[in-house]
Amino acid sequence: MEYDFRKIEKFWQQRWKETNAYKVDNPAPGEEKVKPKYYVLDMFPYPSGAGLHVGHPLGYIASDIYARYKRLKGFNVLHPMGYDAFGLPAEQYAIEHGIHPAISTEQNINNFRKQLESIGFSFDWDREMRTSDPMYYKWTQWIFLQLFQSFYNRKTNKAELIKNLIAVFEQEGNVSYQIPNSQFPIPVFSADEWNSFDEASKQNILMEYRLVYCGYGEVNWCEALGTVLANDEVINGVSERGGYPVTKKKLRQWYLRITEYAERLLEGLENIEFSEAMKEMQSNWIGKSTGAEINFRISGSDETLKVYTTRPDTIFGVDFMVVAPEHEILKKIVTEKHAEEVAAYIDYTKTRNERERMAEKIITGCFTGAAALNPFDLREIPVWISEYVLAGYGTGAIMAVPCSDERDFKFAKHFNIPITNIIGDKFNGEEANATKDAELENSNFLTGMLMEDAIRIMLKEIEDLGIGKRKTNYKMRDAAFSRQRYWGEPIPIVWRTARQTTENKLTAGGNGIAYPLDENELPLELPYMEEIKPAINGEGPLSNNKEWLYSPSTGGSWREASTMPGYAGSSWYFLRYMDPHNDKEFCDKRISDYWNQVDVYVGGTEHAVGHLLYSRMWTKVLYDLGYISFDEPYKKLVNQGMIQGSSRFVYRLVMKKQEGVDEDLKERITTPIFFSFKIFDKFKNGEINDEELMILVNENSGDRIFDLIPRNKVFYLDLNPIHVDVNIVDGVELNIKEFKKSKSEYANAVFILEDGKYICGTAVEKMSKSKLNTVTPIDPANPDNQDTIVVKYGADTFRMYEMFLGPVEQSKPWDTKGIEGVHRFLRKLWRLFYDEQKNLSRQGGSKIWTEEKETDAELKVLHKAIKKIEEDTECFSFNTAVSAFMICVNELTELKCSKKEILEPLLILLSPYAPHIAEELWNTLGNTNSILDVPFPKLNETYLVETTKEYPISINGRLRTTMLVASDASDKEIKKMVLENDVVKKWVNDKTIKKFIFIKGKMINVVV
RNA sequence: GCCCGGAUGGCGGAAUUGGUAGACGCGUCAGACUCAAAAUCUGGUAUCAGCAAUGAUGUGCAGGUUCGAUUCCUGUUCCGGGCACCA
Repeated sequence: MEYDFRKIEKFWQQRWKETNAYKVDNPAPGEEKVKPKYYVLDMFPYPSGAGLHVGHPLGYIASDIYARYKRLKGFNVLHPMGYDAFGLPAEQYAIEHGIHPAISTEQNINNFRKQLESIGFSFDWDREMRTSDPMYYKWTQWIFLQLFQSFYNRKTNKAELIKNLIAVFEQEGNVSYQIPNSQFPIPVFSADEWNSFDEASKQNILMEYRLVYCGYGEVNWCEALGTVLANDEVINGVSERGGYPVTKKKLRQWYLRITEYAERLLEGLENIEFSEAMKEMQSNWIGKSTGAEINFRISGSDETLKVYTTRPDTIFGVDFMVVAPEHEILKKIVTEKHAEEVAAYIDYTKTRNERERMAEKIITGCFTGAAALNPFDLREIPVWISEYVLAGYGTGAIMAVPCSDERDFKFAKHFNIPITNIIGDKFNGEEANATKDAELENSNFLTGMLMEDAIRIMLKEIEDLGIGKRKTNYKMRDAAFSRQRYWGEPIPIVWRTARQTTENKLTAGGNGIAYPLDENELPLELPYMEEIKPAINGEGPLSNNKEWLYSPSTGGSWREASTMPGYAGSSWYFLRYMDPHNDKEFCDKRISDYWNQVDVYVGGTEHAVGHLLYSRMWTKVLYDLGYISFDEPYKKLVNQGMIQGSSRFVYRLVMKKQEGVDEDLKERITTPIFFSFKIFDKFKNGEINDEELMILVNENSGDRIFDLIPRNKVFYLDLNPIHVDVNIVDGVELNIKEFKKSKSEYANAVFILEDGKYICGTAVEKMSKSKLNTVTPIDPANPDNQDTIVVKYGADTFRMYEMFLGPVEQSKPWDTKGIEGVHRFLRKLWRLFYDEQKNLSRQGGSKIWTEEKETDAELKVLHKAIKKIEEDTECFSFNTAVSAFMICVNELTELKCSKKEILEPLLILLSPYAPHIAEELWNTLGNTNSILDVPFPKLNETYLVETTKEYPISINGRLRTTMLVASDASDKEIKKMVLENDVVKKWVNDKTIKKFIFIKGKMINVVV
């Protein structure tokens, strides 16, 4: 009987569904200790319209294998799947095509689900959830309220309820709980002051403490998308999604006060298993630096300029100061003489957006006329302005030490500011040297000291003299938490008009006070809107919906119209899977205590600084507030590599005109003409010219297409590479028939071949629809399409092939050329059970497996496989495990072993990788239970003991021969044997033996 | 510019703490079966020289440490990823 994978896979998928084979139960109260838990999680997908391509399942297959493996190992395994269903693309699609996001998202999810099911994943679909479901985002909003009603207590180092803070304010003001953002106009107040503040002022002050807060600040504004983006959503000055320009804009926005967690997010990295690369990306993003804030008095003024530096040891090398163009002090210190110039410079910097600054890297600046006094020797130091100093970092001002900082050096050179050298010959006058190892010169009382030591001494000195203090800074900023979009979670906030008071000018919202909705008003549902378009003033589409906006009309109140960002729902979803149907809480604490942290989290590196940081922070907040018992969500992270697309190109003949030519050249070449790759290559390298191209065309087409082309050098020929759908290319050979069908224009195209074939060019690129290089494992619209991999080879083959491709973490271009080998392996396995030639009934006489007693040789093959596959699966080395399966089946075939006692454990080993065939053959062997829940085979090392070993014998480290040695031979016997060996004798000749190296179990080396 | 990661046959990739480089698969060549094809099976396949035994070379490049280096050290080139005026 032959291996009919389609029938088998369909059958078992249906059976598993009927028997709820993948349903995972939460333990009943008191039963938590019965079975150990294991939580395997995939990063849930954004259900895009393009559906699943072969890159998506890579991580899902890896995690599925691991989950199934852990299940066999006796764990109660949670392995859920869901959808990150809110987001920009669905909304963009709605604007462009008029299809409501709820509808397109639903369709996309259905497609994803169908595709995922056909690959045979062990997801518990009862726990499926989507972030756009009101029953889910009810709790996202609920967590928002917790964040809103909490502050970070720097004394206890955790989040606490804001009402506790209010109680403190009423008793003692904020002397011991200072405002995190020092720019707030009322930095310190007493209890009496607090109690005398009006409601608006109180709320404004509290807003400065809340973990989500509304602020008025510079944000990344994307005009094309009509929304604000978080820092990590902006790549090189353009939006991550869509690549539109991003500018800085001052807007009212909600923020997540993640900066308060900077230190804990950094420390937490030490206790979780993330790759070093991933940890480093996170710690770079957090960007901790330690140093000091130092106050410089301004000469002839009461003002002081506070700077931040990590190198207080270089203070005698300060040649000038630089402040950011936005710095407040400028108003007070700029001299009359320079006022005009400074104003002009500030205006200039306002016209420059982020992108220009990044791209141009030109040195600009302006002298203020003011001078600061070095606090140690009272030397006068000129104060400059430059855009290279950022207002948002440190104090927005620096002390410039050109001999040890490259940017300061360039600035000094550009403006001819004299440079003081404090590091002697370590400074060559050509470039700055940021060393810490130099011995200080020209440095007053620090002269002769090592810089490294001077840093410590200066930190102490600065604090002792009261001219500054130690300071730790972080690059990370608070994350923008509102989006002016429709398709997201509504923010559960109502604004109420504030009485106009003196303090009210501090109001972030301009003319309102933000009040949270009551818990029992959740979910605040996203209203259905027929037309989705941005409102004026940068407000989101929801503010067009007046009915909704003013709906709980208690007079002068209106709803917050922006929605939450994409990362809101994904920040806590791993918790919801634990208790997905709970309508009383986001997750029962008893249940989250049981499932606890995600043991293995599988996903791509692209979320290194976004999603992973945010969800780590949310977890810490929920932990601080006592809702869960762990403060890191993911114990171990496995990053799957990206599967890149392998693009194919055809080269179309086009005519181009020389620059400056006005003549119209439309319709000169009406017939599409395509050249095979080799000809394109030669043409590109100048080995073939225009004329020869034309000859080729005329020879091949029969038509005289080129008669019309004037050869007056005004026009010239070129070959344009055009992406061609990889699915109609076999390797590199174009399927011309299919290609002609792909576009009506191509129906009568001419092809200039090489060796009778049309060969395409290739490139490895990101897999994307526009590059026509996406390959789907299964087409949801046409599930019987023979050209898709799952239909052609089966899900089991597909799963094993994706694993066989190489290490999971590694990125690699998609290529189907090896898939036959994996498929052959499964057939070969099948043939250990059935004679494929005899096509009898399923229970019939074609079966060849037996119940004979196994031999030692067979046991050795089996146990070798158990050892290798268990080890490899445990450490995610799935590619080598697949190869171990192949070796095992090859060896059993060679031994003609079809014995149940050997094959049965092998099937268990295989079931995580190829569950369908394993379950089928398990059933074939007469088992009535499912293979999903049987115990993993136990390794018995005694079968692996070798009585002899073939040792490599080297002379002077060069391999010359090998020798079979009994495992129990003594060193002396071995030496004798080796030296008597003919090959060894030949190489030793009459030389004396200097050394005899014998490493047991490894090798033998004779040194002469 | 800075910080990570990588480079192994025609291809994807294997190689415990330094110990037989190239497992496994693809491709390819030869053969068996077949009227033929498919499927399957057998054998070869790093490079060079040789009929062969065998020898030489070989893990990006140049050195070094070692009895022995894909593995460790120094320098260097190329590729991939991250960050990018963070004082």
